[in-house]
Amino acid sequence: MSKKPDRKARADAEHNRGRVLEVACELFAEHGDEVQMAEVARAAGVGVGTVYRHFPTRQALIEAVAERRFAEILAFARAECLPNPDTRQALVCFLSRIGEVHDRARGVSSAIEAALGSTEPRGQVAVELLAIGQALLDRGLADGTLRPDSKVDDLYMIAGAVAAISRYAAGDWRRLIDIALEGMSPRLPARSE
Amino acid sequence: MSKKPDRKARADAEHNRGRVLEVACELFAEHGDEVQMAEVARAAGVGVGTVYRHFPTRQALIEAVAERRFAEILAFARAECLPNPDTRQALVCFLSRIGEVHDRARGVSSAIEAALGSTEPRGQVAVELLAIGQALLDRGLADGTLRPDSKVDDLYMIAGAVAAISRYAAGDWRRLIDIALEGMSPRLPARSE
DNA sequence: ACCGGATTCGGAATCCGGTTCCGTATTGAG
DNA sequence: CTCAATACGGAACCGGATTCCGAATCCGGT
Repeated sequence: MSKKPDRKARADAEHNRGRVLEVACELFAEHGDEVQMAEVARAAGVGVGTVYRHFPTRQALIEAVAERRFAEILAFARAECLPNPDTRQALVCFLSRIGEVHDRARGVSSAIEAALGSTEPRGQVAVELLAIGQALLDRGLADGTLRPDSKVDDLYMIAGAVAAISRYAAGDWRRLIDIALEGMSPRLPARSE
Repeated sequence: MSKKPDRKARADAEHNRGRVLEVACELFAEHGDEVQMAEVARAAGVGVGTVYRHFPTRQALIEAVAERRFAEILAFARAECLPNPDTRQALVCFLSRIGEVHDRARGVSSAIEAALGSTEPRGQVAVELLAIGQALLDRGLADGTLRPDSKVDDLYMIAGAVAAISRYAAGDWRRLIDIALEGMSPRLPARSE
């Protein structure tokens, strides 16, 4: 259970896996998720059997591709968002990236979306992403960018909403980000009415 | 092209169509969209061919069911939301209904969602629904419940987001409605920072 | 009430795409 | 170089949507 019996997979096998994943990323980004397993196999220059060896299921393949996108977002967040001293801008930047990634890569949307929407992410990368969300949230609470009752779940729910919306009207998610962040801001003075 | 040559469909045919749609509504509501055409046919007491006569495609059947849900929402909106003098409450009530309808009927979510998310709705009912959104929006602008730059599209985008989110975490959409409406409210005084 | 063409029905056959299976080819340690 | 282990390719299999067509049913006219 706790060992790693899968030591040293055969070298070329590993290479093939990479190639399949690579090709799948491109195809999904290009043609959405109507791409079929046989096409991926052909494009990667392997047989379907090989695709299935590395990704036991179509769904698994999609998730692997999604994991890639997460990684992109993660890298971007670290490089561009966290460093931004303006927390609001950092949040906008973070959420916008999610929308942008979806504007390309329509196909993997559902997978990414599902992962973002739930609070129980599977992959390693997703966990790190969650950590970044937490960091931004903490900053926002500390510097008053976010209202005191804000929760990470809120942030990820919004991320999920952005991802979902991007499927129907590319670009509209910018408006959603604006509204949502506005909604998470504290009312500066007390309300009068 | 512009005539209605399909006058007077045979009486029982119309009856069957209704029955199939009826049964499909229940099955989808109960078991989500993994219900298969043959099941619908069996449950309706007809052959698959008959189902396909009335709904040329699985997708078409789903959309027909979705149309039903729209109608429900429409009726509810007219009866419960519009009469509410508090515009904010009326909006909450309206959006909440969308979330609730999705909490049941998981299966048709994607269809409803797509229709809500886009600004180009197909069905008659969807158009009427859009009108209601417009009415609520106008009220909100007039009485200051909504910030002046609010647009119907915003409202429907939020509705779409509610629908989408409800697929992952039942109930969380309440929080989204709160945040979104807060975000669409005018800042009472000018911002200071 | 009865007839005949139009329309609808039922469900077997077909098509499609994901998934499985297994004989063959490749890898790499000894 | 040899052999066991591992990976490969792609034909076969399967489930589920969709199509097809002879049989059954409707309905206006007689």
